[in-house]
Amino acid sequence: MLPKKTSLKDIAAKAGVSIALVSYVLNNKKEGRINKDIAQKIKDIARQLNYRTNQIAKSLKTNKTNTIGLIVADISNNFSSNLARIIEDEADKYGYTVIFGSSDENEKKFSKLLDTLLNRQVDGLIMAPPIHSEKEIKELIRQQIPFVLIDRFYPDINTNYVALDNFSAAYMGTKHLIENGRSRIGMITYGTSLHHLEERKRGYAAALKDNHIAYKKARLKEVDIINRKEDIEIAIDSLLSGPLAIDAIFFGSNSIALHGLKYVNSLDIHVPDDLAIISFDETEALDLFYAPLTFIRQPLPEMGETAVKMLIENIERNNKITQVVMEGQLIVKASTIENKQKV
Amino acid sequence: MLPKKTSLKDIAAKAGVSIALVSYVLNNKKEGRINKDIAQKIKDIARQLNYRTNQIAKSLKTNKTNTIGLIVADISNNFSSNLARIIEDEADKYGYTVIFGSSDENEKKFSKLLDTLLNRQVDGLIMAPPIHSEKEIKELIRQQIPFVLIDRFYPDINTNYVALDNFSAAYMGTKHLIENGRSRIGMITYGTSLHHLEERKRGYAAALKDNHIAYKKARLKEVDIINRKEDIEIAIDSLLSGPLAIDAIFFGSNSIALHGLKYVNSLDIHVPDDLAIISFDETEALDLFYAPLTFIRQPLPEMGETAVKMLIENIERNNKITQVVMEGQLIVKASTIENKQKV
DNA sequence: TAAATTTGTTTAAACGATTAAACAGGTTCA
DNA sequence: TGAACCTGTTTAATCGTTTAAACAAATTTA
Repeated sequence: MLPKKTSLKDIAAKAGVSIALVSYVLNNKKEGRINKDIAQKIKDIARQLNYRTNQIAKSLKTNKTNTIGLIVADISNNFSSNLARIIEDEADKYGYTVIFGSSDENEKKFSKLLDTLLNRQVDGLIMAPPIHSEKEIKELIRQQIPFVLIDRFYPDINTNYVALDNFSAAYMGTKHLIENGRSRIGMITYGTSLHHLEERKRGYAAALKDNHIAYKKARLKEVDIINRKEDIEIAIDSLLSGPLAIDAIFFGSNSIALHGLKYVNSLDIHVPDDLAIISFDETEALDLFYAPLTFIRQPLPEMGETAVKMLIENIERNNKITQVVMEGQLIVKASTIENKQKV
Repeated sequence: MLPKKTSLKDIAAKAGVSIALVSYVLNNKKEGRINKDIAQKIKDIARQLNYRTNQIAKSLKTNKTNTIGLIVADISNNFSSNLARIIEDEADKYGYTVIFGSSDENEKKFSKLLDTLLNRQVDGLIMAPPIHSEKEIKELIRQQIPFVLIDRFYPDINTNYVALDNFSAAYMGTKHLIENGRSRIGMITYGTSLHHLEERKRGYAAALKDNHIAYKKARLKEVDIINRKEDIEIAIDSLLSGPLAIDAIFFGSNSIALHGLKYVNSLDIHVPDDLAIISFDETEALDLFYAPLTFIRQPLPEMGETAVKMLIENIERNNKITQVVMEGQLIVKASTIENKQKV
């Protein structure tokens, strides 16, 4: 059995004062009014007994847990864990702790996770929700639970969010390929109706159109997130074969880029001569590829910090809705520029 | 202002029964004894009012939060986030939620984090503690707070832990290099007295000795974790120059490998012909290097699962101390085998 | 038919904190 | 000198649960 933890009661008993007084002293309330000797005595005893605030009791009384719930797609993914780290640090600045969970892009898991976090009375949530979770989101709104969506959002629901301008980012990336002499451009992305991925497709298509390149459906490959490894390989094979064979490819996310590059590595293809490659999201490791990857950088630190600030503003002050769209940054490296030296 | 959440009291009032009865019904206690109609009515009302258990209140009463505190070095690091994901999933199986924090290998941060988690009354902890945290660990023991160290441990303190057999792993890696014709083998690791890293150095030195290769101090480079990028580059330059120039290198962790490889990439060196490379820890992305990396795989899933199981066993049943050391696995790829085809 | 048991429900204390309000004793003011 | 004010502290309610114990009414037992 665990030894009982010391409570205000124990300190009060030992000091011969009331519980209330102990609470006032340890919280520095009623500053001027408390007898200095007694205050010191209480503090000494608290230290001596190794007193530690019971946040659970405090939370129950104050109806505030100083906890933020974070739901990402998969904490082991580079994108999510980088974001988690930023959110952790920023939350800490305001005295909040983070509880997290991974949804695996699965609406059921997401819903269950949300339930757990709400039962734990988190003060608010930062989430990258999967598809088909509109109902849950609307329910949060109805219950006036503070939350901020990050990375993605539902265009039909009026919520807080911090997201990338995915249309522009994809447009910019595609344009970059075109400007560097590519015209047979393929794209591989996940086959989901997630709005932010739809936007990337839209940006890709728009850039082609604006540059008078016909959009060919066969060049836009959608892979299943579960079977991604195989699907990506099949997609690449298909894109590289036949009369419509591509000369450039746009990977729709860091995980797609990772599997895609591995496969390209195994083929007898040279990047960027035979094939230019550009990707979404930063992963330092993508620099290890012999032709370091050109990619669209998402401003993760700003996104994470903004999300936390917005959420805490909502929790502590008002419930104003804010929607922030940030611009991606095109980082040009060797994978899209012929003859460019390794960076 | 947030709308008040529904409590047992609200349900009781609406159903015209006592709070206790509502609690019994919703927790399926006193199964046989409760009037079925009333039970159904209570459940209906609970659903209708969107009732959700207040875990905070429950925890206060039961003195159990069903929460595990997780302290890693840096959640944004691949190693940590992979572990976090495994721990998350395993904990969930037992009905536990995870609160996490990153220590940045900093004892002060670690201590503060520990404080926060304990204030929140976590039922137990899984931690990869930084150096100089013996005092904190001993204090946890004194207070009989269940915890399991992971990845590292203090040889002088008798605690639960799950760790790699770092000596054997480093020995095995070094031996592999030697067996493949290398004799001038360098190592780059962090300059800390963390026991698990000491073990790696020891394994490296032992393998050299057992194979009659003189251990040269100049070939073991220790870099500062803060300045690692620059330090690693300097170390590599130094290892590759002069009469003692190496023909193989052992990177002591995934982050060192990442920076190291990037730098090697920028030099006019061919791997494995000019230099064989082996590393600790798996990162899928290390496969993107033109000579996919030979590495020591840590059995992360087993480590994470074991740690969770041990911890929960401690929390729910006894306080037996268990120490688990797992063997690493040598995964041979192209970076150490001359003429080996890309994998 | 009185005692014992069962059934279904309520009462009430407790978990560990916070905090408004009350209070006793001393000072100050007019 | 009595009202008003300070000072330092305590009282007591409350947050939302859980759960042992009490209880009233119905049923069974002997």
